[in-house]
Amino acid sequence: MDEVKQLAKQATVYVVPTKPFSFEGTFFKPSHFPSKLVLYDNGRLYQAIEVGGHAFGVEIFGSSPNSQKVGITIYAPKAISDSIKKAIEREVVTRYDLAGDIGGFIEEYRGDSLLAEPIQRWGGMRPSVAYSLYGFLMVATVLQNATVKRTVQMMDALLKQYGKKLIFAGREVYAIWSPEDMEKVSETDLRDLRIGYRAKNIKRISHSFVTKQVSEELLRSMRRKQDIKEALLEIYGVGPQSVSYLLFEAFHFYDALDHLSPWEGKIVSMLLYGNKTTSPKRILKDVEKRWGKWKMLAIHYIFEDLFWRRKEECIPWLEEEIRM
DNA sequence: CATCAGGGCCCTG
DNA sequence: CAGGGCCCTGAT
Repeated sequence: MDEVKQLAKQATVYVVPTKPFSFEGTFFKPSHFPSKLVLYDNGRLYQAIEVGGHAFGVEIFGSSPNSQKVGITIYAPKAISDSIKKAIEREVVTRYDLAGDIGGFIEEYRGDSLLAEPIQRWGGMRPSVAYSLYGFLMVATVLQNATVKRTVQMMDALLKQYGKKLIFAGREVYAIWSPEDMEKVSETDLRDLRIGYRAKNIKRISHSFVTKQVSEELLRSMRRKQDIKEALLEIYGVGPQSVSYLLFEAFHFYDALDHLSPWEGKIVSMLLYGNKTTSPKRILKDVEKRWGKWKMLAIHYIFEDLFWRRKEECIPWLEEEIRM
């Protein structure tokens, strides 16, 4: 519990993302739930990445204000091999969609009344997720049926007990436990962390990873959105809400929007129609017509821009929908 | 103090 | 396919 590891700098690699690209838009998501798994500080992102059963510290930065290169500094207890470096680089490229092709979207909608400003500020932003599939599902599990505050509390309790604290570059972030670690933990012990019925889901999801019934590798190799969706829905404790986040953020389907949760529905409704009451069904139809194959990316640009603005100015109707 | 719904999902009818 | 129940907490 509260296993701590001090890591030292071992290597820096660089990748060149496809254009157009926005570093901050891609690596910092104001709308994402805050956790000790990721730290964005002074234009740099700190997180753990697990490769070959080991957790490495990773620091990601834009190499210079105008260069489009992304630097990845890797921290570890001892020197690392080229294959580890490659694997971590690949993981960053995949999780942050650095090889994605969104040029068509920017071209087509830079004049769109709702997208012009977000594109001006964030043009080149990618849908991205800091976590592995397993990590994402753990987060999604504590997000269920809870307010953000309680979610943070549950995640902190879990990380304190089962996570690995990594110290590198003068910062601290946690690496999530592995599915195998969770196999050794009893449901009762988990429940003692006050996470309620979610204990069962965590156990079952972990087990399906250990038995290879679920494999991130395999899912990533699938081409069709529908196939991935069906495979994800088979996982116990994973429903339409988590899957729709995953299809967009982790699997980068820019049109992955056929489901709107009530709280998101209200926010999108307000942005599109100036009221909170338009039905999700109507919204989905209009969004399809307006942005077609880019519809979820469009919503993401508008959404992140809104959350970013929230830091600058007070948006009362939004505060009502975000219960911290 | 009691009641209730929450940034879902499963299960039942 | 609609709706109750789930753990626990903070808001009322």
